[in-house]
Amino acid sequence: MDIKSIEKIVSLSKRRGFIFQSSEIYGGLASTWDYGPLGVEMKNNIKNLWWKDMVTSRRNVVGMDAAILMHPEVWEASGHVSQFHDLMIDNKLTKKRYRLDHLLEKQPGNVLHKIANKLKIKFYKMEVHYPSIIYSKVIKTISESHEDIDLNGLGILDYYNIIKPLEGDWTVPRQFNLMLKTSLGATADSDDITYLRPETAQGIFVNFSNVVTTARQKLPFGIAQLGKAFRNEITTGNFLFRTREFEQMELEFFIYPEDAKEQLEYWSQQRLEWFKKLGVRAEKLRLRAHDKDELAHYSTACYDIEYEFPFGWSELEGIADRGTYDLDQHNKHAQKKQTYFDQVNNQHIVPSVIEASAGVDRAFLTCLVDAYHEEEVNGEQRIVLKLSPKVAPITCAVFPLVNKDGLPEISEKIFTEIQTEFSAFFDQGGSIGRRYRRQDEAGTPFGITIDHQTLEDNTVTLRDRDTMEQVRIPADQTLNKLREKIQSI
RNA sequence: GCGGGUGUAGUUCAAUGGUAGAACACCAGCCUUCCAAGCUGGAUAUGUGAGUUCGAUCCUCAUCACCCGCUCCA
Repeated sequence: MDIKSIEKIVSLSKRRGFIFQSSEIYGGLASTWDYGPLGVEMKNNIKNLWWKDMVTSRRNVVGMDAAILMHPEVWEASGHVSQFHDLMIDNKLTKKRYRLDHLLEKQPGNVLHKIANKLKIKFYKMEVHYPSIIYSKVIKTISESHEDIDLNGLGILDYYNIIKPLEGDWTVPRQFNLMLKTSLGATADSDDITYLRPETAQGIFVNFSNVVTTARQKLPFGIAQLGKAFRNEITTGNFLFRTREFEQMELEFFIYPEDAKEQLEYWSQQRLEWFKKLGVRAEKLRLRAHDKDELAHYSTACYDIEYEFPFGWSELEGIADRGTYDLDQHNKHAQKKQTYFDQVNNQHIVPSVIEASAGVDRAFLTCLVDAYHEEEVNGEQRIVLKLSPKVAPITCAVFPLVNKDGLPEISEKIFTEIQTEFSAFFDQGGSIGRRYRRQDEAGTPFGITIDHQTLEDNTVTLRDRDTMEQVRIPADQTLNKLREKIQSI
């Protein structure tokens, strides 16, 4: 795939009705996209496949669907209110942007000393970790006093890709709150501030006890949820890849803490396999363990499932060992016990959690990118989405070869029958080749064509999208054949 | 947010300081042929807002959006 391929995907998405830009007639809204008629079918297919694989087919996982709006204290407890404030600082000379905490980690002692002096941090405890103390102080100053802090002239070095570190011309550190605020109630008082959830996970954690007492599950067991989440990403982009509103598929799997390592491995493999089951090419997928310094504040170990997009290897899903962090936090903040009674050892414990958190929109984009092919057929270019029949928005298209001799009537009948079970599309317009091509672009794996031979022996042709080969089958067997084909995948 | 690029029809492109043209796609009709290629007709565009100008799609500014990079994450 060449460098322009994302643009080709965007163009195809619009042309065929997968994805439209949000509020397009008003000039669009940054990084928000709407799913069109084909897009919503495919997205639903992906979500259903996840739900089936993670919930319905497992006896130790249950589902739930929490509200997007939650009590603001949920986010105090989860750490999102304080921790989601990453400070950014730009080097105007090299045009590079850094997270301030990452940059501070790389500074030599004498520079840290100068910064500490400037911020009036005392240097008396030798064992403390100065970068984090400095970082906290900067956050405190900015958020409480709303003062800008000028870090120029202290010799802070720019380390990005530079062998000999340079001093920078730095912007003031800026704060980004990644949660979207909203206000509840018709009169917008400041007391009514709440947040659109930045992850679905907390909806699961705050319901942990409810589920334990109602679902009759024993450790280890999981709670899964699918839903929208919102983040004020600093930089959005790459089409659907990073958006402010997105949809998550999350599993929180509660375990005995000592099983964490084993369970993390298990779920990482399970989730990798799931993406393969979507039809994504295995060689474009990989499982990557996080380095220590990549880990989120709640996590002690983490794997990413990554896909090789035209813009590079990027994360589709994170499988993380969150330990007991979340339940501990809610224990503390809500002052309500978030524990599990372990009958084997006759004691209350706080279970550890393995989280598998995937982005629906990213899975969708992966399917689209992975399926996109340009081929040459008889000297003409063919664009075809080689989507798995399980995710393709239209499973089967039905065509009367010509628009007379009763062929449309027979076709309609077959179409109606297929429609009872599969997503189908009826097309009687234009040459048959043109109609096949249209469906190729939509990723429709099968096509049924009713021709003159149908009138003689009641057979129709079944066309395969990828090979373009056709076989004749009895007209009354179309539904069975489709079932067979799909089940064999 | 910073730097670079881009914005004309559904898509891909063209053109011009004097109000826009093509290809493909789309719609209707004709034709009836198994892989986008026939015939006739049709609808559709200068992202938005200011400024300069007699006149702006073109020049200037702002803004919005998209793409690439920094950064972040599902």
